[in-house]
Formats: sequence, C-alpha cells, structure tokens
Amino acid sequence: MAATLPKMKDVAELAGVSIKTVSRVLNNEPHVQHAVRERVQDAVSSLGYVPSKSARSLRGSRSYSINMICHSDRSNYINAIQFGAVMACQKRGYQLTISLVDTFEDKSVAEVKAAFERITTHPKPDGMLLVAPLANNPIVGQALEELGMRVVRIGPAGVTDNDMRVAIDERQAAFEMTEHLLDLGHTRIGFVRGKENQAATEERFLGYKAALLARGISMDSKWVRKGQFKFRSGVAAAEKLFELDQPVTAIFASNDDMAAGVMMVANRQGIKVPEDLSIVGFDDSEIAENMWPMLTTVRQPLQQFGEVAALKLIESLGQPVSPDTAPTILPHQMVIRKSASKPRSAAT
Amino acid sequence: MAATLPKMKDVAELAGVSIKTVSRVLNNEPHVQHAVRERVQDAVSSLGYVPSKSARSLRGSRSYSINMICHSDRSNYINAIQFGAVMACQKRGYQLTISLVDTFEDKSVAEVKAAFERITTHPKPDGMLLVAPLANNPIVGQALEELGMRVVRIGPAGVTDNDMRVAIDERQAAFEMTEHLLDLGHTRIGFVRGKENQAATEERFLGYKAALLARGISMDSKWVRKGQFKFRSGVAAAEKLFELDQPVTAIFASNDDMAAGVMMVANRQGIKVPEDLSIVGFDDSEIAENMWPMLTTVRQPLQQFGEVAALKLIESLGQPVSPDTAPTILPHQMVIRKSASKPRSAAT
DNA sequence: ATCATATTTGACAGCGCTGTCAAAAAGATA
DNA sequence: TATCTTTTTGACAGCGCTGTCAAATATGAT
Repeated sequence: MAATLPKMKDVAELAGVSIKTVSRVLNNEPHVQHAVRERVQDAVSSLGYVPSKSARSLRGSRSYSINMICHSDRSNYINAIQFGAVMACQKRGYQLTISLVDTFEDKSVAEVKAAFERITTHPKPDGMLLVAPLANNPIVGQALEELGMRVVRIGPAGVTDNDMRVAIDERQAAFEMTEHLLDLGHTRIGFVRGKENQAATEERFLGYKAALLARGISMDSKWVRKGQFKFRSGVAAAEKLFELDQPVTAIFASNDDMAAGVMMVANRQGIKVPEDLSIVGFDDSEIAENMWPMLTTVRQPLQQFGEVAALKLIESLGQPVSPDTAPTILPHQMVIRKSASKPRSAAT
Repeated sequence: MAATLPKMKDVAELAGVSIKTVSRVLNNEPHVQHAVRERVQDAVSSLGYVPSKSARSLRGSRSYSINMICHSDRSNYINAIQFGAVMACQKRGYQLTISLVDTFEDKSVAEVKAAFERITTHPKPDGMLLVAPLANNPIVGQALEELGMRVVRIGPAGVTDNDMRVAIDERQAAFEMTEHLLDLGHTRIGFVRGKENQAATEERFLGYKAALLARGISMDSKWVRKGQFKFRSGVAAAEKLFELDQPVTAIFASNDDMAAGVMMVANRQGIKVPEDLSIVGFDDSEIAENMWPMLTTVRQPLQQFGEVAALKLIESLGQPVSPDTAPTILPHQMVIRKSASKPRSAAT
C-alpha cells in the first residue's frame, strides 16, 4: 500500500505542467493541447492517480455519488434493481448511497422537501434513482424538482411520462401474457389486480383487457379481483374466483407473489395446476421458481433497470435535461414454465 | 429552501465563540465549558446546521460513510440487514454506501486487497460491514486488516470469534427448534444441512444433534441430508428422506427456502402437513408466510443485525479495538405457525 | 514585420473543516 | 498578593481540488 496517495500536484510535476492543467484534462475541459493532454494522461496512469472525491465535492461541483431511495416496504423488486445500480456506479467511479424514507402518504410538499433536504446534503448526491411506486408520487416529484435534484425514475409511468425513466412496456407484456393463455385455448381468464394507485396495476390490467378485446372476448367483471401485490391478496382473490358458478380456467395474477397465493389455494382445494387451472404471474421474481409447478410469468429485467438508470443518470449530469425525454423501454421476456397449459375442455 | 446552507462560521457567530470551539463541541472533544457547549448546541439546532462531510473528510479524518459489501449472490438475508444498517446510519449522520465484490473464491490476498483498495478510496469509508458468509472468509479478513479497515461482521463465526461481530446463538436456536419437535412427540427427525463451509451449516446441525442427544435419542445418519440453503436442495433432500424404509415424522430444514422445497414435495406426493409430516425451517424469511401451511421457524432479527452492527461500528471509530471483543449475541425467537404438530402415532 | 485576436497555460484564492500551537482565563499554591 | 499550573479558547494554516482571471503563446490579417 502506497505511503500516501498521489495528489494532483504529483501528477502535475511528473507531467511538467501546472495543477490546473491536470484538472482540465481530468474534467475534459477544452483548451488543452493534444500533446499536453496525453502527457498528463500518461502521468495519471503511471501514478495510478485517482482524484479525491471529497476535495472535488467540497469545491462545489460534483459529489460522485448517486442516491437510491428505499422505502420501508422493501421488496425483491428493489433489491435486484439496486444490484444493477451498484454495478453501474462502480464501473463509472461513482458510489451508490442508500437512503431510507417513509412512504410519504399524506405528506405536504414542504414536509417531503425537508426530509429530502437532510438526505441530499453532505455530500449532496449528483442525482437520485427513484423506484416505483415512489417514482410516481407527485409530491415527491415536486419536492425533488424544487431542490434541483436530477432524477431518473424506474418503473411504469402514470399519465405523464416525459421524464427520465427506465421501464418495460407493461401493458404490452400483459397483453402478450394474456394472448399466451388465449393461444392455449382459454376463454375464461381471471385477473388479479395489484395495489390501486400504482401505475403498474392499471397498465397490466389494460393489457389483459386489450388482449381479450382483440380476440372478441367480452370480459366479465366477475373475473377481475382486486389485490395488493401480496401473497395474501392472491389467496383472497383465488378463494373468490373459485366460487364462481362458471369458474375461470386460467388466472392471470398481476405479480408472482399473488400468483403464489393463487397456487397455494389451488393446491389446498385439490385443484390440479395446470390441468384444471392455469396460473400465470408477472415479474419473474425468485418465488416463481420456488413453487410447484413452476410459474409461467413475464420477466422484467430488473437488474438491467438499475444499471441502465444509473448510467443514464450519470451521463445526464452536466448536460441540461431536455423537457421531454422519452423513457427508455427495455425488452421484457415471456418465461414459459409449467403452470399454464391447455384447458381441460380444449384438451379433449 | 435556505439560500445557502449554514456553515460552522455562522454557528460560531451566533454562539459568540470561535469556529474551533464549535468544532470541539461537534466532535465531543474535551476542554469546553459546560455553558459554552450548551450555547453552541443551541445555535446548531436553531440554524439546523449539519457539518459538511466533504470538508470533514477532506481534512483527513473521518469520511462519515460506512460501506456494506454485497456479493453477487444477494438474498433476502442481506436485504433485511442492509435495511437496518441504513436506518442506523441515517440516525447517526452517516451514509451507507454499497459495493459489490465477487465471492473471492480461490483468490489471493493480494488480489482481494487490490479489489478492496479500489473500493475503499475516495471517500475511504470509516468502516465496513461484512455479512456471512463473506464475513468468515479468511482471505478477505486478512486483506481488510492489512488495509487497516475497521470491520464489523454479521452472522455466526466459525472457530475464532474474537472480532467485532453481531449474531444470534445459532446452535442454541437449532437446539430449541429440535426440542420443540421433540416436545411435540417426534422421535424420528430428519435434518437438511446448509451449504458446506458456512459456519451456520455446522452450528445449526450441532444444535440439532445436541438436542437429540439430550433426550437420549441416537441420531441416525440416514436422517441427515446435505443441502445448499436453496429451494431446490430442499426438494432433493425431501425426495431422499421420503424413500426411507422407516420414514421420519418431522423434517428440520436448516433454512426456510429449503423448508419450502420440502413442503412442495410433500404437497406433490400427497403427504399431509402437518398431520403426516411436520416441517420446520430457520430464518423466518418472507417465504415462511407464503406457503401452506405457514412455516414454523426461528426468527433471526435481521434488521436489528444491521442496526446493531452499524451502531457498533460507528461507536468503535476513534477507540482502539480491543484484541478480543466478544460478539454481540442478539435474541432469536421461535415462530410457531402451522407446519408442525404432533406426529400421527403420538396423536392416537 | 506589426498589431489585433484567439488559444493555451498558470498563479492564486478559497470551498468548510480540523490539527497545531499559542494566548487567555481560571484555579492552586506559597 | 504574586507566581505557577491547569484548563479553556482562538488564530491560523492547509487538506486537494476547481473557478477566476491574467499572462504567455500561437495564429491571422495587414
């Protein structure tokens, strides 16, 4: 281990220039001759010099850290994203810091701002990663805007979507999953909604509805149950769905946890999956492989969400953000496992 | 939003002292009169002053950040711990940063050191949180020690345990869980081990063994299967265990994921839980409630692990670390749900 | 060759804080 | 009261870097 880390002064001496010139090279500022720039870069790499983030951020500009908010209701969803974000940060010499906030339900802009003010100082992160559903909280959005924070959001947008954002086309994905069931021969397909007031809930539902419509099947509102994106709500929804006079032959739960709940009730009631009932989910979270039969679902590239979002954020720093950037839509993927098959009626 | 954040100078002026005195108060240094100290503290809180971490760390001492390593194999275990750590950091004005390292299997000390050297600069964290199994990797330990990093470990120790560490008494917990099964009337109890070379695997097994011994039951090695702490390995273990000529009436899987695997096989083979087979797990992870019947298990206070470890780390900074600190043992908790009951034979 | 202009470079201050060291105030002793 | 010791306080430098602004150098037009 070197006795002391090399400083900019050392680089300057080795390259035979002033420290300011070194600073210019490191920050890609103009007005440095090509030859000088190269000499400095050689000196930097031969000394293994890394600029001190503390000094840089003290001086007022960047902090070389970005912050990811995690709310108290942590889930696998966020974890995978965080993993990707750390990877991207590490590649670019940034640090990912984690902060914790409450859900900000029924909070005023001023309160939210105060909370973020504490988080966003010392060092003030250069930007923030906001994950759905927090990403779509208008109060949080306004507070952060007033604080001048650069933000990249992750997850489906509500109505507006002219912000920096990374997501999949949830509606299309739900459409395809419903089509999959339809292709298998199902015509009576149940649907378990997610938590209300989350963009994903409506998007996925709209995809389901559109797919039925496209095949000329008129949706029966009895097929649709509310849910909370939680295992328990899948259980509750399944119990109701199984009581129908004319039961559905397939259930599309709008996330995997709820699908697991549905599956559990089926197992408990002796309903054979997939022979008597097809079940599909959404997310491809870990639980999808930890049930029997393994769950057919839609994979969201969560880790990639984090990676792409962090990169997008880092690259946007410095540039002014255009008022209407389009969201980055990443490809989703159908994951066909064993929980959905032809309905019994069609099998004959 | 204040036009500019208050600085130490502002506090000093308000309190009518020099900035150095303010600094002393903030750092709990001696040689400040009680009255002055209070005046300064009032000024600090009335201005809402927060010291600048950049300036502090530039000045050479602390960075006011601690780093938590997450390896590529993330799990719920780590997430819950991280959550607690963030909370504690936030309370103490520290930032938690996350870094990513590979598993360091078959790496030399020099390689590991190089990897950490990159992570631990700019800003150099004041300390690190290491979670099992990384916490017990001797190469990592040596590398970090050579880098002069203060470390707090989380999870059960292997042989040595005179380091700063937070854990539960895993052996005792497994002992109690086995006793629970014994108390219910089981005498033939299967056990699914975890991943080899992890301290938890052996500790939990020893607890199981000791409990049998204490009741004068001689353990049959056919009851014990290897596992990997993964759902799949629970499945594999269960399949073998069910083939026994004289089958076990209860299975203690040494974590919940494996217990879920066991449960799945039971369901699939029409074995009624808990009537025909009791199943218990370890960890009380989310999945424990997401199965049917809900899993009886041992709760590790994971979030508290993170909190206590971070606090312990922060408080140890400055002090020299005594060469043989005892680990902090947190209480575990039996979580009795529905997956274990009297064996059929005993019920009659 | 001369002057005006554009480009490249460097000197220097200072970001907010803490360590050093010396000055001031308080207490102890004769 | 005078002197010495201990405690409390403050002045100031400087951590490593970047912004400002002026100096040096190169380029172009006459």
